[in-house]
Amino acid sequence: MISKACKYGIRATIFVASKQEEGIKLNIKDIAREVDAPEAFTAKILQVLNKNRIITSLKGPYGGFYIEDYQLEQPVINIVNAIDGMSVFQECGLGLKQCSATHPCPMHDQYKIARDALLDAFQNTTIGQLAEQVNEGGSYIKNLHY
Amino acid sequence: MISKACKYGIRATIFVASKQEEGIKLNIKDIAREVDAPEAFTAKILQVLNKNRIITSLKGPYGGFYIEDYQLEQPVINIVNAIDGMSVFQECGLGLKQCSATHPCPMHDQYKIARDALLDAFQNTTIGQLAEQVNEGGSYIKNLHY
DNA sequence: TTCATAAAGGATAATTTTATCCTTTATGAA
DNA sequence: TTCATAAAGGATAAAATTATCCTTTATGAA
Repeated sequence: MISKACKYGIRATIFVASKQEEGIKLNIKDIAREVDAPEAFTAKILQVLNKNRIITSLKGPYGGFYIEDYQLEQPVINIVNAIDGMSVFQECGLGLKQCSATHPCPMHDQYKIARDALLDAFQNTTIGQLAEQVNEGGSYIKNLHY
Repeated sequence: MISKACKYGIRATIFVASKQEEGIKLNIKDIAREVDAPEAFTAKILQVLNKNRIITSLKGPYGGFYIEDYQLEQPVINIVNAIDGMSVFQECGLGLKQCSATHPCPMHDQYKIARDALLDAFQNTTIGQLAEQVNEGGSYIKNLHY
């Protein structure tokens, strides 16, 4: 449903956001390490995030990734949309190409409840809110060990 | 989240269940056609479903797939479990290997709501109920065209 | 017992997703 | 202007998922 790339992307974005107040720029290596994601793959994802203005990047020495004030206000769904697109929030639970109230699959109503709950979660949560939670120490974006 | 194999499997099971009253056995070809799934791939999935006693098969002429009374009472989650396993209902929305109330990701609570809604949908719906809906003509397991 | 039939099973191929590596480009301090 | 640095971009590789094909096995009617 949500791809690994997208989950890495959300974790990376939250990490970058969580460091905004420090006014520093973060490089790929540090980001990948702090969110337990493969470095080269994370680099590709950060590229997409920058192109979609989820985060901002600067090349060269003293460069790196950072997040701007307006970007903190973006809902997490913008990250999902940038990486996976919006199909997760529309697709049929049983894989039908068309599935709606007029041509529903037999699980349509029940599946829609779950799908809409997911939509709500991603739509009504901002990147800044998640970063704040992490900074307050109540939640994590990195695995314990492995 | 839910694999294509699993969605094909659910549609196929519902189709077989919807024909139970006719007392006929269905072959792979017909099942695949009626649920718009690739035939050879569907054959593999039906194998798994038979092994997990979701449906029943009989080899040879006059053989095919059918569903028994007790199997109609099984919740759809049994199909998901047979094909994809239960991880969908446990996994972290941001991909952390461990994510729980004690070591939560910053989206834990909101994601859990959606995930539990999905669990509820699959757990509290039986194969027989879905087949009935299809038989009543109110819902579909086949695409319109393509 | 033979034979046609239909699922089971094994081997493999195609596609998609995940992941890596290396070269190029931009940046800014010295 | 030079040079070290860090992201961007291109080309592949590895892994997982989806999909196909062919042989084997079981079944039951004739």
